[in-house]
Amino acid sequence: MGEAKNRRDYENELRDAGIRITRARKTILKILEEGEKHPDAMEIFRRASEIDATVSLSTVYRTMKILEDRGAIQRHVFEGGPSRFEPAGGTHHDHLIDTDTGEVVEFRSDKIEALQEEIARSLGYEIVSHRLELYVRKIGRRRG
Amino acid sequence: MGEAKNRRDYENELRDAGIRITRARKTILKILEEGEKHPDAMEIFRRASEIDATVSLSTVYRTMKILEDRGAIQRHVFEGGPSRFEPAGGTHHDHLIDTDTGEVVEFRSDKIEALQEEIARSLGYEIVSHRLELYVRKIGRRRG
DNA sequence: CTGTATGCAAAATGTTTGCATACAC
DNA sequence: GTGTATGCAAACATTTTGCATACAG
Repeated sequence: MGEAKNRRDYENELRDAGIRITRARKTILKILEEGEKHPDAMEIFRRASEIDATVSLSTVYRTMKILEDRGAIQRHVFEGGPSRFEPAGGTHHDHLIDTDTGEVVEFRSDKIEALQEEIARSLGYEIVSHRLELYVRKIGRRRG
Repeated sequence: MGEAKNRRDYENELRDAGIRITRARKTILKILEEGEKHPDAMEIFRRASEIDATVSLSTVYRTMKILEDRGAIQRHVFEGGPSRFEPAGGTHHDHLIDTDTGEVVEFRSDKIEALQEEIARSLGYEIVSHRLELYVRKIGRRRG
């Protein structure tokens, strides 16, 4: 039916790594686990505040940094917007961003991946990372 | 031998559009016309300052905005860095960024372009714009 | 108890803007 | 002359950080 929910267990992941599970972190992690994918920091903060009004934006950022450093989430900076975070660990994919709604759709093309490798290699480079984003609008939608 | 220089004439382009050619603008435009491609605002500002110490960073940004609005340059925000500007108008291309040096190489792949179109269409979207960046390092270079 | 995590406020970054003055046309 | 462009400083949006306090383990 809908988009598959993110079914990670960040809490145990961090606990196992010896990182303290505080009330703020518990709240933030639950939001990441249960919410839609690709929220930005303010969105996470807003939702966290509803559950626990004492959570601060700093802590949201700090928690994102911990998760990012541990490779548990990825940070994306789409054009003209703040960083958005997504659970990492699945297969690599690229993004298609609906410019009208901000909605993000993930896609993957092995052909494109292969072509990228080929291009980099032919220029004497190896790829460290890459980013492919398609900014799109629904076919047939009226211009704003 | 080296990379082809940017041979535009921004000054006449703007004059023809009824935009005043001031001393600051003349300086900034010359830098864009003669300098390497893909400078950021501070780089342009630094070079402008050497020629005319009264030029301000605000004016650099404002001039970039004018050029961008007119489609004369394109703004790129590569990962972790400030906006970088490049002369527009050539054929579309993507970018390969050397993560060690910050150097930018342009490339183009009709195959990738076609695949992108195909992917977007198959998902019910039309592409408004896109961005493909390969972050790379020279093959064989030692890790820092 | 000890050291890590927190909230807050302030700093850092990159960019834009309000305003009074300067200058291109 | 007239209105656009400028420099400056302040505002801006996002993210990071210093510090004293709180709290997880």
